[in-house]
Amino acid sequence: MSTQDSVSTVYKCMLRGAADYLVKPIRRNELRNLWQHVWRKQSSNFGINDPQDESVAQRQLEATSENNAASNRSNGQMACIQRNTEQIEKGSDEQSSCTKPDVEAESVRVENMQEFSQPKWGKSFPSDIILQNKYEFLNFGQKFLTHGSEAEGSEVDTCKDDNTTPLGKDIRPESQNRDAVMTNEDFDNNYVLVNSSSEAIDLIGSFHNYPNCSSEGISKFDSLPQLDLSLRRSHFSGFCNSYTEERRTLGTSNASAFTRYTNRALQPPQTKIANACNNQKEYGTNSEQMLSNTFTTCSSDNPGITQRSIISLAAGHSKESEVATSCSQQRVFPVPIPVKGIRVNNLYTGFGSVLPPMFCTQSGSSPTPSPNSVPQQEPSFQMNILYQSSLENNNFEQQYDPDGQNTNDAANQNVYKQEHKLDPLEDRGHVSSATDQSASSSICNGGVSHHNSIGYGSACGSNSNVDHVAFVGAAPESKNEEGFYPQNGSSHRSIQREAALAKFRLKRKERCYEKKVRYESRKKLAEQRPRVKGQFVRQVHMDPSPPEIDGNSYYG
DNA sequence: ACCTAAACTGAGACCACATTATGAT
DNA sequence: CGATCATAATGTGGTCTCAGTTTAG
Repeated sequence: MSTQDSVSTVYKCMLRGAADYLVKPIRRNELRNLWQHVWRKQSSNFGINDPQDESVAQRQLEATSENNAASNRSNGQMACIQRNTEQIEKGSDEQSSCTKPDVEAESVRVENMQEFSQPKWGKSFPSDIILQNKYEFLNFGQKFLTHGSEAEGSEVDTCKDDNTTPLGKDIRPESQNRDAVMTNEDFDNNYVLVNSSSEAIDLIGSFHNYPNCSSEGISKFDSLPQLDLSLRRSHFSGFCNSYTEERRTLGTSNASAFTRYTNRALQPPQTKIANACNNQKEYGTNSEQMLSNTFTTCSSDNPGITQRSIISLAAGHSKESEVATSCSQQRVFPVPIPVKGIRVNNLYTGFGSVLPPMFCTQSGSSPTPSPNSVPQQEPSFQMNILYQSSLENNNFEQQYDPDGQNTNDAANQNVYKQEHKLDPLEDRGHVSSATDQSASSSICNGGVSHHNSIGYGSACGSNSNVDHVAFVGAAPESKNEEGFYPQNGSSHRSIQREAALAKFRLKRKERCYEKKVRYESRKKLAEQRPRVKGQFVRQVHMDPSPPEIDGNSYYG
């Protein structure tokens, strides 16, 4: 990690906290709003005016918020530095079981920050950060000065002549160099400055890839989809490194701001990963072959879009495929479940009218899960469940119910299986086909995700053969007779599964929101314990013994 | 439509200390 | 091998703080 990356990470990670700490007279809200103001100004200065680019900034903020959260967990501002290191050393194992995943994820983040947290930060960093922050305030917002009364004035003054005033006492030449770097950086690197390290690299890659596109391509196929993809989920290229180097040229990030979470979530047993990788490879090659022709028409509006980029989207970003399908109000799901032997042309011709905007025009709806998209994703999820359930059901029927009749036991076990299979899925957040692939080998071997991906990828395609081959070839083994193509007979089971799903969701909600007390005795003691402003305080012993004796007895 | 400021929200930190876990003897 | 002791670690709840989000002007 370079110094610049460190600075960029730290810059946004600690900006608010440090600023709040050092510029205390300025109220937090004011500072926050100032930050927003500065950010907007900065964005506009770099020509990031369109809302999509604002969404980029917003995502960067989001990405940074995680780092902020990391720093925030330790008690505020300056102390957080020390505590971060402490937590690094301790392993930060003090959280409750409910928050452990976050802690784990955070520990990774902290590890990432450890590199620069140790040597220099201790003293100089916050000053540096606030210094840079104020430097920008001075550049962009005169308003900051208006806030400076005498008390804050010192702060402001220090940042005015930051090159001479040892505000941080140990501001090092490097910070000045960083300022120089800041001022000299171009559009890309200015984003780097405000991005966390790994994400910054991704963003660099993203922005640097844009020149490969024409300006039109930039305007149309701008950052939004790619960055959104990168920020949302690490895809197969993330955990299947062998997945064609060429995809990396897309600039789609493998390590997104949420990669830490998703990677963690996408760490199923190796075999499953291997399956996913294999399938992905397999399908990737197929899809590339298949789609190489079909997307030429689609991307005609976007000269900058390479076919591979779309292929990547289609193959890897199956989460977005959900969004795509859902955004395209075309009830993909229950619906065009292709009946065996019937070509699926209609399915994709139906897509064709709708999905192209997703690829060809970027001015459409954002792939980000908007409130509008939320309800639309639900059907997608249902489809996944449906497919998955069908697959499961087939397996299950083969094992327990060869006659295809649902006994209660069978239903119960089916419910059990569903819950246990869905648990990891839903606990990762919204069920996506990506998670489907990682979660269930049977799923990842075919059905859902491939369906989604292919549907997504071939949305623009007019080649019916491609569609057919794609659909059939992608899910050969999962295309079990009635399981894959639910008929009337399976509707009943579908209802049962939906009920099971509802039950599961109910359980999950309860599980998430109720606090588990492991030791009631401790709870009672804690309730009886005296507090001051919520904090435990020493119990005042009312016994007549002298305090020193009491203290001695206390400390042994 | 855009910007700013304030309100709202969710999560984490803090505290003392009884209880529990672990290691040494 | 079990018992005892010492030490470290854990967990408990109410309140506060903070950063992010939403809302109002």
